[in-house]
Amino acid sequence: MYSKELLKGTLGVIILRLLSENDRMYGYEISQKVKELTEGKILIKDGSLYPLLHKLYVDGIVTIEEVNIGKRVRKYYSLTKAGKSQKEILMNELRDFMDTIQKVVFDDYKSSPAL
Amino acid sequence: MYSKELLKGTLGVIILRLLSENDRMYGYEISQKVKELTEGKILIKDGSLYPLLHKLYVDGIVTIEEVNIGKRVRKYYSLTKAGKSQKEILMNELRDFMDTIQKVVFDDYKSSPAL
DNA sequence: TTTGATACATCATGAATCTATGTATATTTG
DNA sequence: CAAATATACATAGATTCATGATGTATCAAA
Repeated sequence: MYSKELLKGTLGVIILRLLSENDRMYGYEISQKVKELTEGKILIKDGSLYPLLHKLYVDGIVTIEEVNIGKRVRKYYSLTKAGKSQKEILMNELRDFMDTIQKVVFDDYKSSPAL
Repeated sequence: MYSKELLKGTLGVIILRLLSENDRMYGYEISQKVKELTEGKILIKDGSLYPLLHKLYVDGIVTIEEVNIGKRVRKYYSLTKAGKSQKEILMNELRDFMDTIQKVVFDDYKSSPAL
């Protein structure tokens, strides 16, 4: 598990990305999928996930569909139109950010020619 | 300028990396260098930089060398031995983290074969 | 002489995540 | 069958890192 600070600002994009690939998922399913895709390196905590999903709903990024599974209620989340464009925006920002970090932390800037 | 949350956990690595390339730098110089290297995309604020540098000193990651420039005092920071290994650790963690984010946010995991 | 750059610093605030805790049902295992 | 584990949701308080606002002071340029 990574230093939790590295994760800040990325959980939202991760969730939006998963929802854009699956068109509907419930909370627990999302956390399991992230765990699986990252080989246990990113473990979303309940205390992070549910408040965030709720905020996404309030902000009009996702819709909620409640489904009864036996006696339990399961909440399925889907991206709204606004959610889909928000996903694009956040992915672009993250992409750009990672490119910048690559340059400033990993590239050998000393021997590179001026742009 | 990026959403400040994306930056969390990365400022330290950025500074350690710069110090490892330059063997001594002062605060203002660091912020200017980051601005230059990132084309203004990452602007370290005074309120982030100086407390962080001070913490690095307290933690034994850097040493401080005060130099008088005219009537002003300039504080040069250099990595200690502990600082150099800390830099390695943090860079490795960040590298691994970025690879993981790449997988979960950007890669086309649906059509990729099982590992 | 006044504006902007250089150079340091502190304190209160804010945003995102985590820990701890809670409630329930369902499934697997001993 | 009992107990442990997995499924599934949720909230409240604590933590942490970066920011905004503010402050001091010197120096160069317009």
